[in-house]
Amino acid sequence: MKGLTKHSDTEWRIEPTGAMRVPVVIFASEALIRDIDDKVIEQAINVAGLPGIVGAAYAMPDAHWGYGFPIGGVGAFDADAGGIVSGGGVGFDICCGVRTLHTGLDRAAVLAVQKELADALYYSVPVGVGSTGAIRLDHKGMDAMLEGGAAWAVGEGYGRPEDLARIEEQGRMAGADPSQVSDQAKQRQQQEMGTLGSGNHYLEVQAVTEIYDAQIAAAFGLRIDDAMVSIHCGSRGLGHQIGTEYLKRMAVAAPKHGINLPDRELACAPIKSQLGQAYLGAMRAGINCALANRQIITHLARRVFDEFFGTDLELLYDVSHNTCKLEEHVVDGRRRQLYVHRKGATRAFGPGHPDLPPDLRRVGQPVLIGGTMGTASYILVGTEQGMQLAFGSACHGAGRALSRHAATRRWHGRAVQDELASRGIVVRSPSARGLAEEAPGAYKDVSEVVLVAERAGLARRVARLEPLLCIKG
DNA sequence: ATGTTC
Repeated sequence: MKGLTKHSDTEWRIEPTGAMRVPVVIFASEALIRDIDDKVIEQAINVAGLPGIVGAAYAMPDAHWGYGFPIGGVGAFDADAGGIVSGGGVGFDICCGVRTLHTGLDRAAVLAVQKELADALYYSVPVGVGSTGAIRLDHKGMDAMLEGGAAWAVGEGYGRPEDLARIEEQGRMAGADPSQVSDQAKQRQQQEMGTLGSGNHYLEVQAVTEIYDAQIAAAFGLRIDDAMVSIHCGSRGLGHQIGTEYLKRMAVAAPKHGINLPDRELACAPIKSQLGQAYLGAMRAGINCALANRQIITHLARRVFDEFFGTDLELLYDVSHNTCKLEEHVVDGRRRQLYVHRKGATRAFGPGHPDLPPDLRRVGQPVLIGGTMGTASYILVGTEQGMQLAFGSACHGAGRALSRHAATRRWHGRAVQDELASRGIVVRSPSARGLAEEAPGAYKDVSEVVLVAERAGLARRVARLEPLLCIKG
């Protein structure tokens, strides 16, 4: 592959040529790099040429082709060096992320009512394209939600204040500017709070099947056979509308900003421009929307678990993999304030980071990696080394190996569902096509992905979880 | 990902 040199068993590099300002660094094994789409490399090279980029353009082991930036991509930019912010570097589903909760139950308790529980969750959590929830937000309520995130949701009665400590940004992203979010984006979201959406989004009940690090698992409260709930979703129609509108505006304004785009999809604006600031304000509002959404879905799931078992769900952690955030990082021995884009890349802060909850600060951040309906999910922990390698970032999931279209040609949704049922995994979904698109075979091997992430030093494995039931968009 | 083709 062009210019790709092997740096170690898990790291591949392309040194800067042409318009590249920094190298490209890809974290992958021999097997993963062999199968990686050439477009991922092209896109990473394009990112490496953007103004103000610091360090390198990174691709995680689950990287695949995305809009402009690769999914599984990380890029950090310095505002004082002409750095940019890019809608394509965040992705359309702003603040898509994963939240995992303890049920206090074991696998056997869930299996005893597996189908009934799946049905109850399926009827309680709205799911699918265009699904709507019971909540209606008026103008004032919408702006309060966009400013307050999960903290707003708790104030509205969805969950408890102690949940907030276990959410990135303590449940509320500062600097959100609802006035930079269009009426159309707000309108699309009016009835979509507390809905899961479609695609790879899900609500799963999982069992812990393996512990890799006993000490950290204990700190995270994880034991073999524990039943956990994981919720994977984002900012629904609002985030998508923000992404669509700002990408268009950034592409139009690029010449004015003196930015020459090798690919229109890389549309971006200087951080220190009116448009860049407007996007950051809108994108942060999108982050709050996703945080509030996961908080409300948690409330809906809690009601079901209370009804079935008389038990509560306790939040382990909530972390996003589609954001751009201003963070302090040490680069060549110097502290710098950088705007870190993570698109399909999970924040993975190491031990001691001030942004971690006090009771986990000594241990490191839980890094929640969602697998497919038929494979494992993983909980990793952020490391000191990972802070240096890719600004405290890791993979976000298995990563697609086949396009959605290719997957629908190869699989039938109901057959996928039957096959999973025969393996003891109960799946509920409104969309047969969605199930075909999400067939486990359409993804890379998530176990290989997280093993490579660990060997590369990005994060360390703590526990493996396997699905018992899955509510799927 | 997405009122799955403004």
